[in-house]
Amino acid sequence: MKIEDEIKSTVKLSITKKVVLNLAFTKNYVSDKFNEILKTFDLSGEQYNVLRILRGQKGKPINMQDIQDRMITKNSNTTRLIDKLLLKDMVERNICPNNRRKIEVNITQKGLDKLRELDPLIENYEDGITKKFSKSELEQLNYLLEKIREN
Amino acid sequence: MKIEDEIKSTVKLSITKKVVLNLAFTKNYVSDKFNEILKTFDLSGEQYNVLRILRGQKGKPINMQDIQDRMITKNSNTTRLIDKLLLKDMVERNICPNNRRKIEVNITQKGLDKLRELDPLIENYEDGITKKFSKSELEQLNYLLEKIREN
DNA sequence: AACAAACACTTGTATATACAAATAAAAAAA
DNA sequence: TTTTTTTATTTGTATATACAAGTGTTTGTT
Repeated sequence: MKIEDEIKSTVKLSITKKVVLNLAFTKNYVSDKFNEILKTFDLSGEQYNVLRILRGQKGKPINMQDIQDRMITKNSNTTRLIDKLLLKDMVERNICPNNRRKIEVNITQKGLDKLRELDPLIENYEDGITKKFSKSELEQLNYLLEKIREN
Repeated sequence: MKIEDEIKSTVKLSITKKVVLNLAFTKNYVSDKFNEILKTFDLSGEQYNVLRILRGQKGKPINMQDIQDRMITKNSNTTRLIDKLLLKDMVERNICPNNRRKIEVNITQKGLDKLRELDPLIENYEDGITKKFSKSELEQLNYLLEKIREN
């Protein structure tokens, strides 16, 4: 559906405004569907993201700042996110022995198992989104999205 | 900057995953900049959006449900958003005389003035984002973003 | 008319986002 | 060594998002 119909705009929009609105609208569309899947696993989007970051560490612990830097939403509160994951026994949190200001976070086996269960569902959803595109369209979309962030 | 560098990914990502991440990342990038501008006017992004919807009504009142339907974020709480705008005297809220369940919302002159002040700043920012693209690239981006939402 | 169902909106609660301030440890400067 | 500055994280507060439950109004059914 065209963006002007989605928001039932009463005024004609410039292509620039349409792109900006479409970006937000499509992002919400995609993450709503994601959250639907994650909800059945009792995870929020950013919790899932943190778990994936931790898994990518392959056992090497990571501190709060480095998690923050890798997150999609730059202002989310890593402390409180990790708090939630701790309550679910999906991560471990220890004070770094070399630098007691730092915290070392690790994913637990339970966390890894949850991710492994989720992997095929996420993969399947992602493929569903993008299967309507050709490889070159995907490359083009990726290129254009990255280009927006250039300055 | 490439998405894999942005999130300092330790693993190679499929083009599908890159697109999905880039979508969220770029949307956040754009709305962060937007919020920066809006903040100096003491408005949140969705508050601004609601004001624009009301302006588009050209004096014709609109009820809560219809505002909700036009918003970018479908689950935001229109009641509380309008509450905030009421406190700032930027909207009026009245019970609909024909159907007392409904609420009629209107933008005030103060709200219109605020929008008029903001217009050039927003326009300028939006143009800054998209001036690096050709017209056909913008059309293509718009097309691809809309296509994601097809099913 | 009396009751149930549907509708429009509000309120409550949990989590997330945004950002400032506080705490505590380490490093640098005096 | 003491003080100051920087670094890493936590805590506090306001707003936003997500969603369920509640309130009052209107509509439909018996």
